Amino acid sequence: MKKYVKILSALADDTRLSIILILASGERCVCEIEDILKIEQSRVSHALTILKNADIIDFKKEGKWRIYFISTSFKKLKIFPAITKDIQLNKTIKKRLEVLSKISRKEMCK
Amino acid sequence: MKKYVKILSALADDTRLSIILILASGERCVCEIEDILKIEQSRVSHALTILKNADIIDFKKEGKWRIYFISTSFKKLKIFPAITKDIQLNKTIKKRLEVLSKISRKEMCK
DNA sequence: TTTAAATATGAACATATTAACATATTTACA
DNA sequence: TGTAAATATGTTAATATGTTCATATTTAAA
Repeated sequence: MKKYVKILSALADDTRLSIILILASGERCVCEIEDILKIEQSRVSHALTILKNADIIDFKKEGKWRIYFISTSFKKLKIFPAITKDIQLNKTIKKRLEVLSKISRKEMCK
Repeated sequence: MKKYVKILSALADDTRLSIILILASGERCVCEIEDILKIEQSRVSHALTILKNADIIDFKKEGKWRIYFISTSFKKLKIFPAITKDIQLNKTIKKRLEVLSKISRKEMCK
């Protein structure tokens, strides 16, 4: 229960909820999220830390990048698919996500 | 999206999440919730106001009681059944809820 | 038509959260 | 080995939130 409240608190924010929807479509490094949401780096980073502390996301290191993804524990919760069905990213962000999906990370983040 | 963040914020609290789980098992008046959670009246009332403002719950008047229940709009969201599957009320509260279910409101609230 | 029960509301306080900025850390590569 | 890119962290100020207490409102019933 306490843990679940922490999860809900972490989700209860525009930026963080958008990040979850982005990661639901596939793993991303920080600068990709930055580019999709068009918000400053430290804000993305802080948002990721909060989501990580709530065990909603996790990351792996790959070269100079940190690749974030939805954690296995969060994937097990019913709330994860529920959220992705209940809401959608706004159109502008969705479009940027689609464009970005066609570019390799190496090209993108430089 | 903005609306959904409001819903998540409303849910992201121990008291309010407990109330949702209680109401998921059936409608309740304020004093019943008070008795189940063993917290003071104004706190229950404030919690209900926040849930109501997020359109998660609604109420009807019945004599001197206000009977609160899960709103039809919230029932339509996938997050509602998801939450009830992901978490459970703590045992003490659950027990009180069961006991209370056998008493009529008229007897209970006096 | 007053009283008591059920409930809501408002103010005050302590605490938590957020955004923005500056700075630190880590890693690849010239 | 020094530099730039990617990312994290710390700090501060503004704002929001949760709890408690006191008070107000509504309704039923005596």
